[in-house]
Amino acid sequence: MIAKVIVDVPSSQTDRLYDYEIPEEWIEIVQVGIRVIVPFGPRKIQGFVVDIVSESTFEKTKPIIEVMDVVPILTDELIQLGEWLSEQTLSFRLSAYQLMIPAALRTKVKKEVHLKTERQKISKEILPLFEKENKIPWEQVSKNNRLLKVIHQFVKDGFLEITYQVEEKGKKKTERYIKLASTHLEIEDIPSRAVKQKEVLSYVAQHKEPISVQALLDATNTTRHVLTTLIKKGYVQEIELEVYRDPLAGTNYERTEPRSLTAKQTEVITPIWESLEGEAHQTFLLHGVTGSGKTEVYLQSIDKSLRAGKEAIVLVPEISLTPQMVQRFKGRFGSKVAVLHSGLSMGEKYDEWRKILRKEVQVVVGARSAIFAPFTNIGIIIIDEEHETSYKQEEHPRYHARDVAIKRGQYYKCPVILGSATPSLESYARAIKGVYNLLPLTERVNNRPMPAVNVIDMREELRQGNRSMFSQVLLEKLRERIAKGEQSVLFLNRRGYSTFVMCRDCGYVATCDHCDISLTYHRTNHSLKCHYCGHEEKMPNTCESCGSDHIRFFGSGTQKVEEELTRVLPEAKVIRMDIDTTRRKGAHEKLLTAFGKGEADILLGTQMIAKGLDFPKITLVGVLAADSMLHIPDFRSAERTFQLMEQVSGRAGRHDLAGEVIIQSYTPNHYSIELVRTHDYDQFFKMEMSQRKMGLYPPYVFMVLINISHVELTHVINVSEKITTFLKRQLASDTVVLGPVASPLTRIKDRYRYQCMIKYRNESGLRETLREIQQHYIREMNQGQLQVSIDMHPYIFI
DNA sequence: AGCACGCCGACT
DNA sequence: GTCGGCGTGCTC
Repeated sequence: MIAKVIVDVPSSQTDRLYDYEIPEEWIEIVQVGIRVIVPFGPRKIQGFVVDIVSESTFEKTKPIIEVMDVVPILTDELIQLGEWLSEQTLSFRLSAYQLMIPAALRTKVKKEVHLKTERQKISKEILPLFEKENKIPWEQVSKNNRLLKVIHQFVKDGFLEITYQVEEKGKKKTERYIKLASTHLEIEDIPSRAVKQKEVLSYVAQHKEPISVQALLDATNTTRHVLTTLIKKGYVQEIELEVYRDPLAGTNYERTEPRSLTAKQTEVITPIWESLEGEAHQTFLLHGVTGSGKTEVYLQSIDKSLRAGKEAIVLVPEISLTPQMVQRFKGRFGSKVAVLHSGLSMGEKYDEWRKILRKEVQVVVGARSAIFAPFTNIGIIIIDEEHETSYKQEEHPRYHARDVAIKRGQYYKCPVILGSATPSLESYARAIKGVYNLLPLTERVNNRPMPAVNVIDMREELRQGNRSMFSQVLLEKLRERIAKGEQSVLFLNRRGYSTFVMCRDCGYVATCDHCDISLTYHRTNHSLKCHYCGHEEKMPNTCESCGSDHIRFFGSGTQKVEEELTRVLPEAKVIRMDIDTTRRKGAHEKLLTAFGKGEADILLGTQMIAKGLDFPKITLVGVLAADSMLHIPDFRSAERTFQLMEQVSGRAGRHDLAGEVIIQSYTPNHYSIELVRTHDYDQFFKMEMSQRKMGLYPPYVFMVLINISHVELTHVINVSEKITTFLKRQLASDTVVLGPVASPLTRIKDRYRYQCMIKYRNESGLRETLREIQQHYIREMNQGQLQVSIDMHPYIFI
């Protein structure tokens, strides 16, 4: 029998199936979906078995060396899905499969040199290497060419051997447990004076299951000594048992019961349940305003799925995967829930994933990659905040979780729910066209009003002589809240202290040496940072260009706002949340908990506070610079502005106290800002669609972005031009090929970046054409200088 | 990605 | 002559 294997070598030349002989004794063991170790040239490497056939068309197949899994780690469905995914995203099949397994299972191959003979036969030159052991790691000799030569000679002579050890990165965690020994000794045999021994033994005897050492010692209030004696005497034995790392250890979840649904909720849940029960796949777009009770619809739909003996996947954006969010699912479904997100350690992720594989849980709540959860009987897939761009992976394979969800939904004939208060234009357009089933949920539960939104014209403020970043109204409202003991949230989509640093005399702006971007001043360590490559330098005292000391800061980031706040509102206690204050593990939660406990009056932050925050005392939300996103050269900037403003507004007045929103803007009449006032999504959709139609942007067309980068500017331009010309020749006449143009960020990390863009409606041969481009530049890309990356349906254009 | 093979310039 | 530089092509 022959196993078709995808080998663990990420390159386009090896992105195909390799045939390996299944040794007679493993015919029963080798199955589709397991990992194996196979010989590959002179090396041995890992591979995924994706098919088993009776014979190979290849002449000399080598046998499989080792089997890595007893149970398949990829289901047939996932293997198919990976093939589809690699075709869709133009990436390697291997990369697709690696997405589906936890990092802990990714193997590292350790290369070693082994001594195979008596030391006397080895030359003096390399003898010292084997002083301690008969093997040394390859890294110890790989840098030394002289040594390599000698080693190669000895390998030829058979005195040394080069071996490849395949190791998994993650380990299963084990703990020591105590159970009764199989040799039945009677408790009466213990001398009566050994009171503690008797006590411990009877405790063990009372419990059927093995008990962890620590638990036993705690329960019997004794020390390790007594236990050791019992083990020595042969009454009990110590065993190692595999345990799960519990990322949520110590947290207790309050059980919640299904709430009775409102009439509106019932109306939207009915078709979902019908799809579930009828096993008829459908994609639903649940358009529910903030506070309309979308989550309860999710929960009861999941419950329905579980009752039908099926599983559920729930995706939420990474940043909103807060304990608050997890709590809602754990509260309802308890231990049936696994949680997957980037905050977990590699081991924790591995454990959560194994619970899914072993069917110990039926619900998974996680960020983007949780869409690949290895369930085999999915009853429902939910994507919350479906408009979030974080569902698109921005590195290869550049997939969108929404597409994967629908693909899996079709396979399992189950409903897929896309939920959002501000759906992406693409999804809403599809819903209107009838491709998705639109489920509007336009009223808030208990008829709570949407927060009142007040847009402040900052030009007017300026005219009245207010040059600060807080409008009169905002300041007044902030003071009011502090006086009343209520809380406020201030939002600014920019971290650091200032956006750029300029010399007043000559106009010189400090820029990064490696990127074409101005540096941001960070007050905390008095330095200038590049937000793209991480480069950091000391803040100069004089202008680098003219030597003047009139260096000034322009624009403001969260750090500056924080400083300003303490100046104008000295009585306010402020918590700042941005990447800089939340980088440390757990910092995010700590700051939120502090705010929740009322330890601060104002929460000041970037993007990350726009979602999921739900504190009863927040009654004021202020957006300091609503335009900051609007003027980014990206066709989605208006959409993002509207979504963000709506999202942020949703933080206010979620409970008994009414909420209020202040939006400061220099372009208050732009529809993306003005329509937030009335929370009018439909109107926004209409306006934005007409813009998209005029500019020929999605959802009217599909896009492909090709990024080309190289250290040499002339070469980038050259390659980009060739690619564009090729595309124009190959593609349909109604397809638009734009470029090549310099990327908005022309240089990052010393590499020049150009791009070509494709806008198309129908293009059957597109993927083949793009594959040809990839194929054509393989050589040059392998050599390391050139990068050509293709992004289907891009979200980031810089 | 590695690794071997093979073809040219520079040195014992 | 040979050592070692890197370009080229293969891995079931």
